[in-house]
Amino acid sequence: MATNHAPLHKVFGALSDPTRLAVVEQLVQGPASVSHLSQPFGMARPTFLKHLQVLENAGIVTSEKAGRVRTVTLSPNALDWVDTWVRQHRKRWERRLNDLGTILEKEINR
Amino acid sequence: MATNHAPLHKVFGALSDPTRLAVVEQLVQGPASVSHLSQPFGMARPTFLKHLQVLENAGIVTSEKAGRVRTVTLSPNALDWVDTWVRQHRKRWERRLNDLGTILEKEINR
DNA sequence: GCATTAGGTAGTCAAATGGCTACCAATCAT
DNA sequence: ATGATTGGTAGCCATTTGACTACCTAATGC
Repeated sequence: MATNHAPLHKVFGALSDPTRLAVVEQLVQGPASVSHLSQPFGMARPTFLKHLQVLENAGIVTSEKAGRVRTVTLSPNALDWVDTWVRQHRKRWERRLNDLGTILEKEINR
Repeated sequence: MATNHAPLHKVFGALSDPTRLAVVEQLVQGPASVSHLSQPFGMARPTFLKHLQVLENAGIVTSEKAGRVRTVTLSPNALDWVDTWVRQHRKRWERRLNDLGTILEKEINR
């Protein structure tokens, strides 16, 4: 664990584009070649390649080339970070809301 | 539940900037005025306001103005979406990795 | 009632983003 | 050996983004 993370905002940035989000969707079903991944998007290769670079750059994806085929894989702990952050903040915020609720109740029943 | 969500990529987009991320960090500790929020960032007002708009636009934050003060609040279920998405994908991917692991073991012990 | 404070508009600008075409390079199949 | 396939570069372009200054408006405090 504790792999070198891209800063969180960069990870979010990588996920902030529909194409890239869809690529991740696809990749949870297993690794795939660049051309296979790019198929569903009617998009010039270079454009698609840039999207992949963004994902890789954010640590969400890794890739390896064998022969002329590059295979792209979801990084094992790619989403852990995001998960951790989100859950922490959700939790803190919900707790706060609860506390407020309690306070209000007391106030009302006073 | 099932509030009108901004599309997920938009939510991610809103979280893809350090300033905005920091604002969310701050807001889990409770609602705050615009000026109070903006304090830590040495940033012109209009710039900061735009960041807030992005957050609001993505449904992460709401705000109300009373008198001359606008109070910004984290939306109750702001992060639920993100959480759901992330966990789902993490889970699917991890399961897949496990399955692969099992397959490899079998292969090795064959 | 006048100055201060909190928020907000309008308009400008540089850099980043997301897209394209044109072309190149390596590998695989025949 | 050569043609098709896969990936990749270089360079261009429009739009969006994140920042700024200058200015305006409406509440508040005294």
